[in-house]
Amino acid sequence: MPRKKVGIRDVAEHAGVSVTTVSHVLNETPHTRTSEETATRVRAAAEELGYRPNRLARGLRTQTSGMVGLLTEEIATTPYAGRIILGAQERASDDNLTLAIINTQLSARPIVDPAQVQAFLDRQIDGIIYATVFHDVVVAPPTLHTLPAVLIGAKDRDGVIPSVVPDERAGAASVVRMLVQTGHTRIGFTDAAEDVPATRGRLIGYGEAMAEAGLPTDGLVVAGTSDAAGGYEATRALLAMKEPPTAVFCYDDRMAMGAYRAVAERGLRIPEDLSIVGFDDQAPIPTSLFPALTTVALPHYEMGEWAVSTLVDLFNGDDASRRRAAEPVRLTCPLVVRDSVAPPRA
Amino acid sequence: MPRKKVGIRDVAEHAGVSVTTVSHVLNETPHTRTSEETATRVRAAAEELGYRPNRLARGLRTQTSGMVGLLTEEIATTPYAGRIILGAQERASDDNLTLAIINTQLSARPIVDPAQVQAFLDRQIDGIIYATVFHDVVVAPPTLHTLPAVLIGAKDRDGVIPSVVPDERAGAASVVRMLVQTGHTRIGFTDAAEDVPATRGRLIGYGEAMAEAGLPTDGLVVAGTSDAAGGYEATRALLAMKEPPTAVFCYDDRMAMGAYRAVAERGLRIPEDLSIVGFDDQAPIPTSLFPALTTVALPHYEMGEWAVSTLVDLFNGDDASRRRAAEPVRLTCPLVVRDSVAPPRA
DNA sequence: CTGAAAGCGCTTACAG
DNA sequence: CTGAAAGCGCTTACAG
Repeated sequence: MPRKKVGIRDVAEHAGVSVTTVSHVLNETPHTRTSEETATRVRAAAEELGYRPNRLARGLRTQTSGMVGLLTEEIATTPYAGRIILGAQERASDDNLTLAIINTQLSARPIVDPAQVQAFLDRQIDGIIYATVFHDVVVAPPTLHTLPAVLIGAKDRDGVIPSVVPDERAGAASVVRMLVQTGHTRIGFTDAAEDVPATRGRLIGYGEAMAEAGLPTDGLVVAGTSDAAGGYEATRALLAMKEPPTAVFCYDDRMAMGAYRAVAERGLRIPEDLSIVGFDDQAPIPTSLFPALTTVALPHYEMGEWAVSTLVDLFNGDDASRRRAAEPVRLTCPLVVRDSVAPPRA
Repeated sequence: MPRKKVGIRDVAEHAGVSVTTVSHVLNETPHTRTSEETATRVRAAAEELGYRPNRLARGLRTQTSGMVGLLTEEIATTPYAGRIILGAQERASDDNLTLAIINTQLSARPIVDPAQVQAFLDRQIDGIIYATVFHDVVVAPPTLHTLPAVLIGAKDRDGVIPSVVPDERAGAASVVRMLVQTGHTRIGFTDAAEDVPATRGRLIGYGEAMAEAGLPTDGLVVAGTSDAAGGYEATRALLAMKEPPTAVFCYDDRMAMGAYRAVAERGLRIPEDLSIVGFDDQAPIPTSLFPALTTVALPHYEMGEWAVSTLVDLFNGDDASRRRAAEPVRLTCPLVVRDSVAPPRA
């Protein structure tokens, strides 16, 4: 039983002032002086009546809805979307913004349902986040040029929409470097046979760290599908070498899952006989494996946060990020150390 | 560069009619007759100008925002939230509703940040979905009694808010029945040592199907933590029996992951030597295991859909669901058949 | 320091 | 069949 809604007029009457004054004191309008006495009375009245300004009305008047829309590819199939949403939502509520969500079809060439986007625009959304996780470059739907927008996971072909991506290369390099520092000199890489930014970045990072350490990579890179079966096959191939690696960097955690099986079948132990590391920190794999998998996390939460922060900058007319939009911002992929790495056997 | 917004007045001028008429024809207001000629002219004008009604303005006038809010526990930690959101969002857009999201803290006694809920209310949200995945009964925050609301994953203590939960019991019974039909007579259950609705439901379902078939369960139920380690230990215990089971039903897919390891260590093969089934269909486990795991899926997408549908009924004054709110609606958990089940050895 | 009034973009009795 | 006008609940020049 919702009792009668109390509006600004009720507060004004109760405090014996005009609605103008109520608005000024409650919003702390700059350049407006109100006697402390009046202000106190107004605040007390608002409090007593449980007054809450109607955001719709305010939005209509100020031409700003306080909503940001998140357009995300197949949130259901990617386990990551949740963390992006979480990061975006928490950052949004810091600024009193509300996050609205629309799902889009996942496809090679991302398709955005125009009707869905229109629904956002009809609601006078202040800014839009377009999150895609599989592409290099995306040509943004034209509507995105119509209002403040940012991209997650892909860079804008036209270099005008700010974007953020995980720093796959640096993440891969860091985990391989860690393996090197642990004493490994023969480090295999189970690559994924797909041509996406993640595969290229991780392969380059691996090569970079190996080169840095003056270590050979010949014959140590074997490709497979990016799932457990692919990791299993690739790891078997690696273990079958005349001089097998003492550590294997798997393109992703699913491949690492297959690697564990290959190792077990061979009667070897992790990490005593072979160290394994993955990438993605994809729950629940790393902690469900035994021993728990050392891996590299994707900064999904942080990308969600970044997206809203950048939108807020844009709202405030801070165009710095837009000027840098030609190159995506790369966020660190932190190393998550667990139990699957040890020094090689002496 | 957004060109000047076109409003209803622009359409009216362009068509040479009043805004009243424009509103009537575009909304197809009932009981309002407009000459087909005028209507055509109006539609043409709207089309030509690319007119889109401002939902904020309409909302202010009609006292209905067309938004539904989803309050969800730790979307990041539960891999399921994504599918709930997806189901809710797709169902919402069928009715031209927009889904807004707020995350809440996960805790034994669910805490909803009142400020966050207030943000929803300030936006004049039409209805609210409160999704929780770990509780039996929840005492809904008082604000939920203030507007149309539904619960996902828990029933309302006061029996006034409609709710939906997975039919854990029936799901468990169905997978065990399938094992029985495949010829198994000794079927173990690795139970989870937690007291939540899911553990009780699955255990009961197991018992029910076994009783139905006149099969013994004594000694066949062993509890562990609800993760891979727990499944590993429990399965080892089961395999160590004098007369071990020929099939094991694991409380969840993570436990099944541990079960696979225990089986492999013993030099046994799945499904030839032992059949294994899980529960949850938690990506990416079932398809990353070899052989792929037969399991039972949780109807997250469907619960999200149900939530919005029920809200829409409530908006329309259809109180049927509210009258039934004393008992939660139970949605089917479908069997997902993959490769981990075979008849027992002769 | 305070308030009357216009206006954001719609919908909806009401009148003609 | 069509339109003038009020009003949803706010904010914001502007005046005093």
